[in-house]
Amino acid sequence: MRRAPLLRQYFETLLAALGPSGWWPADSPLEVAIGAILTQNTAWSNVERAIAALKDAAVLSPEALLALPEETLASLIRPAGYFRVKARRLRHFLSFLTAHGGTMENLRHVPQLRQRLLEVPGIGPETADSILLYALDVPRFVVDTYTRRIFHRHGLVPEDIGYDELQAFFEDALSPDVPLFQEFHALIVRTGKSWCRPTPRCTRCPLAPLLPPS
DNA sequence: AGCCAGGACTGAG
DNA sequence: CTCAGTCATGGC
Repeated sequence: MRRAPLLRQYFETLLAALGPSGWWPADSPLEVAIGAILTQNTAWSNVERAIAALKDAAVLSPEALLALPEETLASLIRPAGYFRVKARRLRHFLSFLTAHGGTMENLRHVPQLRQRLLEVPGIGPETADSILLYALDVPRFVVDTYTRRIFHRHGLVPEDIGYDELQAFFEDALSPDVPLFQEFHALIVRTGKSWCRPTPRCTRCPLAPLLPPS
């Protein structure tokens, strides 16, 4: 089954309906990585407050963040929720970053970077791929709850499909294309937020015309 | 008042 | 290995 044309139809439909997303919403690659950790199972509006607090405290650099006591860092990111675990996860990532040159740019030269990121405590597949795609322009397709929910409701994947399998569903069909991957995931999340909630309200979803007959 | 959010990890069986 | 429990704030 050739799913490339189908997936491109989903992409074009969403892009036409919603317009370009301009993702990831961040001012720097480091901010992308921080946001990727902070947004784990958390509304982005809460992440914005946390990042704003880091900016107000003028600690939005690897050195400054690592210099903070973990407890202080936790209090700064408090609005993002799970602030104690996330403070630890940020420190784990920042230690990793420091060990590999101290800048996001230097991460590009790390061999097997995805596997190395997955070894960092608190960085799972979605967080790793978000960093790769949006901070480092590596063409990995980011999948999340919305991706699974939307494409399951359209009958294209099983509800319990695993991360790697769902990612392969997209990467096997689409040739590696950073701008496409970036925009596609962004559109999926925006669609999920508005229409593909746990209790569906699909009437005005732009993807409704593509739904299979139920 | 609940339910939910752009996950990841842990312990139990 | 699967799976319920844990982490936590803020918006609706």
